[in-house]
Amino acid sequence: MKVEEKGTRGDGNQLLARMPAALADLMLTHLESVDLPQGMIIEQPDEAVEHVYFPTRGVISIVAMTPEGGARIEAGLVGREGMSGSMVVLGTDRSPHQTTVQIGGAGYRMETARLQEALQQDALRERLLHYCHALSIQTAHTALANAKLKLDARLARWLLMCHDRIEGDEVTLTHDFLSTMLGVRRAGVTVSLHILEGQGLVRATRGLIRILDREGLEEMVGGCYGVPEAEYARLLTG
Amino acid sequence: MKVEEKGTRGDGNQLLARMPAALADLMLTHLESVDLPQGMIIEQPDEAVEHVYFPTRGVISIVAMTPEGGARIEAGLVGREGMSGSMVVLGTDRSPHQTTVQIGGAGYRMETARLQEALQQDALRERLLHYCHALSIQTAHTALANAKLKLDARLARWLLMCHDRIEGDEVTLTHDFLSTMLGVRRAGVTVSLHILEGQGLVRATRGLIRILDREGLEEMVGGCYGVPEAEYARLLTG
DNA sequence: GGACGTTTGTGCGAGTCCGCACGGAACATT
DNA sequence: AATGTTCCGTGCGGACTCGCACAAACGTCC
Repeated sequence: MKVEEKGTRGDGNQLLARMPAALADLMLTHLESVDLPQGMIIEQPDEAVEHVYFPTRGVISIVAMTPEGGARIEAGLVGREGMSGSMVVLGTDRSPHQTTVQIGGAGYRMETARLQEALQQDALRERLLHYCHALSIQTAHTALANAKLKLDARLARWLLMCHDRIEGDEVTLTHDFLSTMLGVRRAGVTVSLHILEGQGLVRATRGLIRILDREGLEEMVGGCYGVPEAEYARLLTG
Repeated sequence: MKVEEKGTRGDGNQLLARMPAALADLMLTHLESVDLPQGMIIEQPDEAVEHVYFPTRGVISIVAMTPEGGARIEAGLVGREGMSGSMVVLGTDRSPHQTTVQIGGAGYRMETARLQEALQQDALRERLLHYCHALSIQTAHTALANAKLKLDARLARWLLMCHDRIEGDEVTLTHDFLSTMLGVRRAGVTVSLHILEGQGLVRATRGLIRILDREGLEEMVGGCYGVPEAEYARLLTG
């Protein structure tokens, strides 16, 4: 079960890959291959997490919410570049957020206790803390986007972030799902998608969005895309 | 220069207080007392931070921005319950955010390198990582508030968070400052403040806002206030 | 006490998004 | 083929915030 053995692009989780061999071995003994079906709830607010997940395919969504769940918004997006359960790296086993599988896929998981042990290793801890840093930058820029961007641009930003985390150019999601992530009306997503389609940036059909023009999308988002990605690259790539 | 020696409520930084004596001693040898004048820039985007700050009075603001600075929004608020330079705790010496002193005060500072050394101590690292966790929850809920709340409520939330971090009930800030933090027009802040005043929740005069009714403010914000505060209390208080 | 800069109050038209609501289209099941 | 379910398209009035612009109030410095 070597994480990086399959040859095609993007196989394996990028946090687990690029790790010193000794560490990789340590991790591998505790990693378990799992399926990540769409809709699976990975973490519930204020409940101890039993496993942390390292996706290799699919996208996981971290959702901030009020205690009663009256308001919900996506605060973080995780794909094969990251992991769920960042709070474990930060020394606690629960958080007030909910974490779900947004786009089905697969990955590895590890018992929380095993990760806590492995975090004794300085090199591993450093790498995962760097990821927590990148994730917090992502959240901050989501706050920025929520405050300053129009719905079209926020949608474009979300599609870009999602595109970074999948293989190919097709996102299989309904407008309804997207509206929850962005915290807007479903109908608003429909209209905004039409705008993006009108610009030739995407092509949407029932339950599926195909990204046609990444650069066009980036242009539409302006400076609100790219900062978290650059920070991730600085600390965790290469 | 003992951190907690002054007798009045709230003196001292709460991250530094409540620390095992051995750790406190370790820290104290490296802490330096400093003034935090309003407007002081503590961290610049993508520049190495030289010191981390532990306020005892005043409020520090972490601002997420686009690379050109075209869009800015407050992503985090830090008072005597916290520290600047969380990215150092997460293993890097820079971030794309800007950090400034929003309300003047005072505190302690420490050279980044000294903190990096001190973080070898498990107990200190754990405590500061817990703080990073609480801070990231705060940022996530700012994203939530930016997406879902009306301006009045966002303003009320900001005032509550600020009130938690100061002594007394008076916030000395202009509408213009507030508008930058909330990412809205200055005139919008003026109008929203009138609404809060109309409800008897605050009293505003030139450059000063007095909080009259905390509970009323909390009610106005709904569930979007309190979650990060509870998480902080769970991990770092008592 | 007059001049200046800062801060606050107010107004107006325009744009965005909301809540609600309904019709139609695509797919699944039987 | 018929039925039910999910998903998407569209419309309308209203609420909120924007951008712009100007006037009034306050404080400071000569």
